[in-house]
Amino acid sequence: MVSTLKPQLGANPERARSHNKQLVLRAIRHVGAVGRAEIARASGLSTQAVSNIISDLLGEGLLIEQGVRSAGRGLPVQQYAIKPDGGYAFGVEVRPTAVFTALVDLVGTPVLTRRIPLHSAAKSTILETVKAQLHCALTEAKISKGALMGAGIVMPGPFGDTGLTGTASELPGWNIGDPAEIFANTLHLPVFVENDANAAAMAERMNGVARGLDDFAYLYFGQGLGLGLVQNAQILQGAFGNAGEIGHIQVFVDGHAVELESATSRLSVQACLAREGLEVTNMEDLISLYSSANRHLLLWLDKAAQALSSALSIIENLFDPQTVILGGAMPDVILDHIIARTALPERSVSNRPDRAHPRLMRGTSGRMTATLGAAALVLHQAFTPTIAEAR
Amino acid sequence: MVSTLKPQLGANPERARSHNKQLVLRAIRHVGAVGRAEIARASGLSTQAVSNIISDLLGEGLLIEQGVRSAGRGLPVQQYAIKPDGGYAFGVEVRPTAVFTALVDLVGTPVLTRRIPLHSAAKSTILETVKAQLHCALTEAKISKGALMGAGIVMPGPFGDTGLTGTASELPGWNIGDPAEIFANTLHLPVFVENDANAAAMAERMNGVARGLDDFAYLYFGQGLGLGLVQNAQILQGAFGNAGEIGHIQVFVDGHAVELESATSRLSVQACLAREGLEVTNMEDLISLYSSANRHLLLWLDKAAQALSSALSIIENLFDPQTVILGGAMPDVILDHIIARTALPERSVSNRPDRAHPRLMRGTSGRMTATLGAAALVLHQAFTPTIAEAR
DNA sequence: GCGTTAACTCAACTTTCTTGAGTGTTCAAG
DNA sequence: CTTGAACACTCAAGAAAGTTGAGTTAACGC
Repeated sequence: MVSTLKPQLGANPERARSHNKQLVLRAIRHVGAVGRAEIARASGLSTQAVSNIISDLLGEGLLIEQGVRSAGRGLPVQQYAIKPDGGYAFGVEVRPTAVFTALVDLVGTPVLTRRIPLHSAAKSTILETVKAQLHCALTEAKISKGALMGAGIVMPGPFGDTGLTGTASELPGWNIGDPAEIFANTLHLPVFVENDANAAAMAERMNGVARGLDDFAYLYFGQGLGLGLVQNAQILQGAFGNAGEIGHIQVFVDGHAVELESATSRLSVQACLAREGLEVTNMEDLISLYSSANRHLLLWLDKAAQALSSALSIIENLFDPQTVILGGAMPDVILDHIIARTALPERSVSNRPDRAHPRLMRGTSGRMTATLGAAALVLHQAFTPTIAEAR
Repeated sequence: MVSTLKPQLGANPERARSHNKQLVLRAIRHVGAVGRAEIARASGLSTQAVSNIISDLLGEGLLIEQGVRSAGRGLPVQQYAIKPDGGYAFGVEVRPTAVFTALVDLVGTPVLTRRIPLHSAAKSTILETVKAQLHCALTEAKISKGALMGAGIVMPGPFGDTGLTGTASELPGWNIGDPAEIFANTLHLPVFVENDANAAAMAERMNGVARGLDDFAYLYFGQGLGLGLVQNAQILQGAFGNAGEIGHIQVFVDGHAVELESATSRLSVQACLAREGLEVTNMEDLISLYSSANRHLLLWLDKAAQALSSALSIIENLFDPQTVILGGAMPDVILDHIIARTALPERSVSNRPDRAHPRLMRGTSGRMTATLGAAALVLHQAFTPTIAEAR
């Protein structure tokens, strides 16, 4: 029996150190400013070990001293915080008609964002554009390539040849080869590839309403509707990287079964309004229709909320998340309206009296959500201990 | 801001060793018999380190030498394998009317199984019964308590106070306090608590059709219908331990929306046949009805397959598993029939041409599946590297 | 036969963590 | 106001575990 062993990392002093460094960074990021003793208690390491690690991190420019706090008796705590310019992450969102890029610093603050129209969706064009934009961004922000920790790429899923291939949002030519590897070879950087929903979820976890949450679901309004799943502080990818393809499951609207995406997505609202002779091309159009209480839009919103209620029941019962977040390329007012109208299923494991978070929340909205999420993938990696990471 | 830091383990030499030991055990279990060099390559450790660890494990009685294999040139490999009597795991399944127990060895072979009727479903009765049965099993199998690695407990979910509370299968009195802690204090052993579906999934992974799979879903026919989810070699538990409550989601049968569990479960088939005046109390009744091609049973099977097809679409698109396994307390013939009749959704990320496993497979069936799964929880723990385990 | 290949061992070395003693600061009780 | 307990942190010695590189043994193939 020649069964291949899945490579998994054993622990040696070097990797242990790297693991502990990320653990310390993560702890500091989590609370903003902490002392060494507290980190030691939380990590199960000795204060001495934490002290040594912090002195390392200070040397690497990833931390700054953040004043002393006198907490009751004893010597006041020397606190530390993440140094914002200690590192940068590049985020890229690839769409058929344009490439969006963002450069964010170590705490997740965007330094620069760009939208570059594509004259062709060819693979080579995309690779060249991304590469050019990366150098452009570094030059403009006066950041050395050494300070760049990696690039996150958002691409429309599903990846590989599946039963959903043929969907509108797809890019040609990416079915063969591993996109992460292709980008890594082009950019000479660590690269992380995810779909828009997963990336948006990470963005929300880094600097949004999901901050500090380790188990949540994120419904992302893009072209269609995607589901980003964070379980145990990690993105749930599935065996082939296509988990969260929620758009094509059947839900109920007015007693009929429809594909979720056909009731709840940007394409859906555009199509619905187009049938009424209303052309909607951007978010502003939607906002103005909404503020004028357009009947057709309100009708669509009701159906979307119904569909969402079905989806919510499925998500809650299958994942038992801390909360479900709604976000993406839709105006705030629209998302808020949908959330207010979505019936929270009673027969759900999430219908518990001792909840700490609402069952449905609005996340960051707007066109850049996924792009910032792409950058967040890199930051997440930097703050996640690596030993025993199976992939 | 007083934000509590989530305890997560830092790496020190001791924990690193324990991590590496489990890594080595896992590798050996995975392929059955391996040499040191191969493990070293797979784990990223030096052969020397692996050698030292193996000599430790031999001393602890967890491994045995397993002959030499000459693999081409070079010195023949000294192979090692898990020593079956190197340790034991106790599995318990608690139901309202009876407690099932199993004692399995380190490779998962059952040494002894029992069914103990309960005269009361009171918490104290259950605890006492389990404790007595544990000692009973150890005595009978002539195994010292020191060789016992832990106990796995299967209890009907959902845990805690949820919107599904009030379901038939529940046990009274367990909503307060952590069941795992309660059992651990009673049995003085490491304890792992899961629902039936998750446990059954682990059983299948240890010694069944899911052997070697790291991402799969397991649909478990119990009283109702449960979903066990294994993602990245770990059970997906959800934020509150209630992930996989698939029984209450809405699916389509003959164009109508019904709760999945009402179309596909033991209670469902019993109720359906009872309406026709047929009383079914055990699996043998079902088998004989099936072999006589009972019209009502066949009708029910068709509806069950329809419902399952909807569920399959949801599971595949949300989790993107390697395969979906059907198993539990139903006869093989029934499961096989359902599998044969279940339409595999076309619009699914799992509908890919390059599949290595069927989309729907039959797992171990029979009443003991979940009980053996309970024991498998302990074994899984023993073979899973621990550093950075977040829970 | 003899050189090549490969698994494994031995002994010295390196990294990292831990331990325990010691220092400095703050608060509270006498 | 003094004294002692509490607490964060540092220093130096020691321990645990992995790595490295040289050496040994055995099988294969020309």
